[in-house]
Amino acid sequence: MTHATATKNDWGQHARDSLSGAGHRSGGAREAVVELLARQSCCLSAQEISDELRGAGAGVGQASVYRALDLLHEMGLVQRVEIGDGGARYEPMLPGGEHHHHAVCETCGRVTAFEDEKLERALERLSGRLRHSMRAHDIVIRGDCSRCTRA
Amino acid sequence: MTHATATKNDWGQHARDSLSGAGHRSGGAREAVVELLARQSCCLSAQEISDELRGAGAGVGQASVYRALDLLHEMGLVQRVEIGDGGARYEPMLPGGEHHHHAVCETCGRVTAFEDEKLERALERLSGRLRHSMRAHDIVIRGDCSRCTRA
DNA sequence: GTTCCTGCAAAATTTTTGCATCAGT
DNA sequence: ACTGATGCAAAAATTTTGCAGGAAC
Repeated sequence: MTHATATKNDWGQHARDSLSGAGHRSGGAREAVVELLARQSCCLSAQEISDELRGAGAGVGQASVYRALDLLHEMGLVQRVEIGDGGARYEPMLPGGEHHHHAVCETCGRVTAFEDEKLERALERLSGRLRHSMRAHDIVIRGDCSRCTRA
Repeated sequence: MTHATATKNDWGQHARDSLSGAGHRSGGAREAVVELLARQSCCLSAQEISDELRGAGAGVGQASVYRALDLLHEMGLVQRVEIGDGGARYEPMLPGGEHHHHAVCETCGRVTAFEDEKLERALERLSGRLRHSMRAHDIVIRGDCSRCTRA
């Protein structure tokens, strides 16, 4: 079992624990959304989640997907990411605080995840001098991916 | 005349020059959008722009606002900012490259602009090692503003 | 048994498109 | 005059809400 897999499994369990701990019942739709998110490494749109669940035979309504994502977001279990295509995307927020950011290709639309230690440190330092708490932060870089730059 | 004002005026002129240089005609709606943006220091939503122009007596259609913003964005004259409320916001992109980022209060919704030299430097260094060009970047911080933290 | 969860459908938002008309070059 | 720009209205896409039935506790 790789480290990444362990972390992802942790998230699914962490999410379920948080939900039941907060007094939420375990229903089929939300369970399916958590399970799907737990298997992802990067962000998914509500539409993608809905389509995926529908394709898998689970009769999950769109409204339930949005309601599940709203609740997970309120509880700090998922991060909402807006990459500029007019729709929101969601990804698991790992309990350990480790996270990545996103580079969006303006030509092909592909989203690439990246991490940068120096960026995180700059943000932490910034957070000290800013008169604003920092519960979460998003960084989105826009440009062309390596494939489209070459073309 | 302050430095900031000079920069803002520069933007309006820069935008008009770029537009006419690219062969675009000068119509009333786009002109009004450019003029309004040139007077702003931070981001405005399409709705806010439309309402403002309508209030000022200019008979500017919503579609024209969206078309003007699309064009300005394509030409790199405005930056599209998504702060998580489901709608896009737009702000002038200054020719000098100077820019700020946004902190959004999760309690009252207010948007505060901030700048950070170290953050910019970390991004520039990152841009070198990333296999992705960086035409623009957004950073959004979410938390509570000083007013809401105190409350 | 009570209360929350869910799916469906309708509504509300935000953005895009079609088209006839007007205006800039 | 030619062609792009604009306003209006309709359409499309995305997200939220109302409600009745079902499931978890």
